[in-house]
Amino acid sequence: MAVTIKDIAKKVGVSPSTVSRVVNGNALISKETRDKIFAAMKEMDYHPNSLARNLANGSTYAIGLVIDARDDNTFSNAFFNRSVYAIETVLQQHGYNLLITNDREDENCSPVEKLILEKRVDGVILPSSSVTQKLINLLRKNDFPFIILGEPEIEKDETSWVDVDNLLGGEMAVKHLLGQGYRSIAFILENQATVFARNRVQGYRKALGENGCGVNTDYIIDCKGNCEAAYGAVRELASSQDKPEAVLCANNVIAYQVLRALRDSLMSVPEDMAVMSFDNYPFAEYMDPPLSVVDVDTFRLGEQAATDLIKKIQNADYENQQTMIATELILRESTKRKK
Amino acid sequence: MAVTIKDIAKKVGVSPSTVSRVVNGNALISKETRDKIFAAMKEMDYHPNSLARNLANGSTYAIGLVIDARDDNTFSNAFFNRSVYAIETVLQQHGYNLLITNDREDENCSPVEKLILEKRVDGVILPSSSVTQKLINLLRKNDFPFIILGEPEIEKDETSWVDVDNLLGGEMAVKHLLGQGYRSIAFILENQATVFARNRVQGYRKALGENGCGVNTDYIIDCKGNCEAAYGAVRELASSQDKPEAVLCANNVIAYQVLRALRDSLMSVPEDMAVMSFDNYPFAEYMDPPLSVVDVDTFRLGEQAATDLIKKIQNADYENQQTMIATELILRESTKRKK
DNA sequence: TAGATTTATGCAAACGGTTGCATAAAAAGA
DNA sequence: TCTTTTTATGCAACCGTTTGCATAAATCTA
Repeated sequence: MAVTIKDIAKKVGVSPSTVSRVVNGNALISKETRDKIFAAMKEMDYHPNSLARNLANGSTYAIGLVIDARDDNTFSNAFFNRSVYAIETVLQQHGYNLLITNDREDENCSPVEKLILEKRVDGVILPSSSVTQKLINLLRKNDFPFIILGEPEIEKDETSWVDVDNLLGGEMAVKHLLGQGYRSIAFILENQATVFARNRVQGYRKALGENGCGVNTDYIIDCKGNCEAAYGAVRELASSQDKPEAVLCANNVIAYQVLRALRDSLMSVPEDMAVMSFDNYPFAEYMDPPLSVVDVDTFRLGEQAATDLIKKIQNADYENQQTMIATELILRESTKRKK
Repeated sequence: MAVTIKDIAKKVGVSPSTVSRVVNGNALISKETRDKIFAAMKEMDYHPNSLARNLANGSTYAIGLVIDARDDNTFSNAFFNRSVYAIETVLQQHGYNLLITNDREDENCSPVEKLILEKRVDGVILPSSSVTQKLINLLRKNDFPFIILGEPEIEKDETSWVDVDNLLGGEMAVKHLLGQGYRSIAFILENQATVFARNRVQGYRKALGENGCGVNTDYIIDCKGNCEAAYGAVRELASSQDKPEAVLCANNVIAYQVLRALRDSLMSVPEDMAVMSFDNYPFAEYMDPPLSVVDVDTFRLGEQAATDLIKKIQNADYENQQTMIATELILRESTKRKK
């Protein structure tokens, strides 16, 4: 068996409590004993058992990050990864561990519920897609600290969450395009049913409105989940007499389809039509032409979530807070100024 | 405070041990008491406290997955993500939790060492890039079960690891190209210093050798970590009189650069030169032309690692085992049969 | 120098479970 | 009917720490 606090105590000739106090940096222990205990700990290679410690402290020093397994995308989403990395970094700085769990449907008790009920973690970070009323109620009932990643569909004012400022993103993109001289702008999105898509559209409309441009609803194209449909939509758009001067894409797959459609329509970018996209994925700069994109500091997203959660854990009456991470533009060839 | 085993015991009028036995499915309890206890548990919404349980059992029911933070790629690597997902899935099936930690350098005690020494987890899965002799020694000294993800540089015969069969991958790719009628094949790789690159080259050489083709060492091009260098290399290759008929790329960035270089050299793919790549990334099928790739079932990779680790945990003298996950070919336009 | 403080340490009860051993009651065997 | 066996349960120690309270020793105060 591993060496315990009692072994150290015996070796030095003090009580376990004294050793415990030294381990925890209690000031009341004389320098002399402290030194002896430290020496013994080093010699016997003592390391406190986290389970015992946590049981006594009533804390796990772990937090759970929930991944929505139904969303095949999430885990393979480079975007999300930076956030996870940030979360782990912050937690580690505060002495917490990161526990990852998939949110699978389960008859009686889902893995997430288990985490909470069996007190395996001190708090959870959950994606807005797994926020259900049932889960929220459970969390509240157990006084369980939690932070939502992404603006939730429900309880948005009564929960803490962190999201990308998608409205701002849509707005910035459109303003940039207008500033470059493009007067009519289409927006091709993945699925209008999501909160973030709606927010982006709102930003798009806002920017157009502020510049006195009307919104042509024909220019808002919803792929309804099938991003490859963007190809057909753009081919059609390209052959109409009333084509937009620029197109904004909700993600990289759409952007790729748009570029392909324009090439096949013998239109050049940005001369015949400018293209801009959300999601700064690694390939954006390799595209032909390199794509201007709305970027998001996803590290900050995770960092903010983790920091907020730790504050909540350490201070029970920390107030709910909603944070938007500002978007940034990365400008490349695909939106060069219109001549 | 939460309801404990004692509360249930009191309510039903039995001892805590009886409740414990019911919770753990001990057969010796009469159906009558069992039913009463279950009823009470439901009524009082009892859930065993994992910390207490684990302390008593001397087990954490968690395993640690180490991520190499120095490798900026890993976390954003879609490839790796599927493995993580697989690992989590297997662990969950066995009642284990997944704890993720970054392997940061640290003066005295790295996060990974801490995990082990403080017994926060029952075993670890580590990337070959964080396998050091020091860590191996620590693991051995503590009888700590571990599995390595990727063939390690050291101790490869005395440890358990799971890796992609890169030799086979190189071999399959070359055999496919030869079968399609391409007689001379270049191989552009990221960095020959890595084990997996060396294995791929070995497979490449093997396939050429078996087909009686000599290996032209000028055709093995090492980008030395800078994948964008592939562009220049291919432009040069394209203008030489002795150009290969096909080129195999070690990853998607190289493949992208190669396609770009060929396009800029006014060569068409596959007519003038076939292109094939490792790494089936989502964009491979959208490339122009769609890329043939060597694919790997990364889910299986993680699954195997997790399964092996659990076996090791549950059976201390489970023997070391090295598993190679077979590669598969996904054939698209870029390697169409040469006319 | 006696009493009040301060400093340093130990005792023992928690934290919430598990489990070997003892034992009472019930069932089976002779 | 009296053992023997089986079945069902309780007792108490244990897992490795933490911590409130008690207390002895050392230092200070008047």
